[in-house]
Amino acid sequence: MTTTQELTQAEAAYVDEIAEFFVGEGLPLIAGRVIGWLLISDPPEQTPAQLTAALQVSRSSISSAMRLLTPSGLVERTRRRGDRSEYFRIAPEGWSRMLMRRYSQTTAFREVTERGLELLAGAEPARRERLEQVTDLYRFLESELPALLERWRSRQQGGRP
Amino acid sequence: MTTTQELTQAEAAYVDEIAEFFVGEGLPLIAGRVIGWLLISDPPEQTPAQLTAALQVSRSSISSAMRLLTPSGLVERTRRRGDRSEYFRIAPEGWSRMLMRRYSQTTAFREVTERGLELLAGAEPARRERLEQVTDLYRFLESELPALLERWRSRQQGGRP
DNA sequence: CAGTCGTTGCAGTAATAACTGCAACGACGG
DNA sequence: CCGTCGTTGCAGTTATTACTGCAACGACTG
Repeated sequence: MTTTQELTQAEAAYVDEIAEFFVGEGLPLIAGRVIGWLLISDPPEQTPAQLTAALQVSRSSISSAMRLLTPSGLVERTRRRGDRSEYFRIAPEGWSRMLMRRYSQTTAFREVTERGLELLAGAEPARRERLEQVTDLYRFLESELPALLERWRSRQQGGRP
Repeated sequence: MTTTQELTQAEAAYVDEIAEFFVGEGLPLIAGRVIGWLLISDPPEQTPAQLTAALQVSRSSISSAMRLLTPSGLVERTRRRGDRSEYFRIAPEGWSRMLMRRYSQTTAFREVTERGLELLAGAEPARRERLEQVTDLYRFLESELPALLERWRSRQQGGRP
């Protein structure tokens, strides 16, 4: 049986604080709350049923939220052996995975600006200058950001062979 | 007099391509189009009137878009001496300024996760672990990202005392 | 096979947001 | 002082989206 978990006032407030942040990032409210709760929930792994109980929302909403959150790599599904139910949790590598993904649109944008330079192929240099500058910047980021995250990841597991 | 500027089909398509990208980032469509057009417009500086003509939108929308775009530092207002009208353009330092601003929410988020650790002050280490990990990551980024951008900026103007 | 659990799709509602068009305002140049 | 230009606020329209509740489905357990 699943013990229906009640959030304390402080916990609920904190979950909303986290949610508010991700809403600002473009996520729907419930998805933000899921992240918030998964960050502080007492068992770090939570079944969909537990999430609906804790956050007081419909099962559909939880399901939609997970469909939204898992592709980014922040939240992942786990199963326990001998347990049919599914668990969700914040992936240990979730944050860096999420950032990796976000940084990958750096590449997407650079491709767009390069296409702009093709469009202005015949134009005077002065007109092309803006696109050239931003292309340069994004190329720079594209080469540096993955290395940055890699540096962090190796520092995290540092010393472990 | 303001020459009413017609965008070629290719230009309009490219403006929309850029706009689509920024819509994905959460910007309204028109603001995205303004960025797109300011990236390739023949005079890089454009008056509000020129923008309404080029993008075929109401003056209100242009005004709102500028109110939205200028605080981030991407777009800036310029004036020419002896010319009462106002010009907008992509700021030369606009992109790095915009990224600076975006990175600053790294700090905001770290503060939220730290507040979470206060909330879980009495909890077992296993429960605090998630928040500790993400706090560590964001502290790392917080220290590295500004340096990264600074490196680019100095590389841009390299050699100039 | 019966029961449970999670997913998915759909209809309906409510809230939000973008955009337009209009009107009023202030600043400035001729 | 008149005309132009940009800004701002507001009403109204339209489109989008989040969320709920329900129903159907498949997978798996006991």
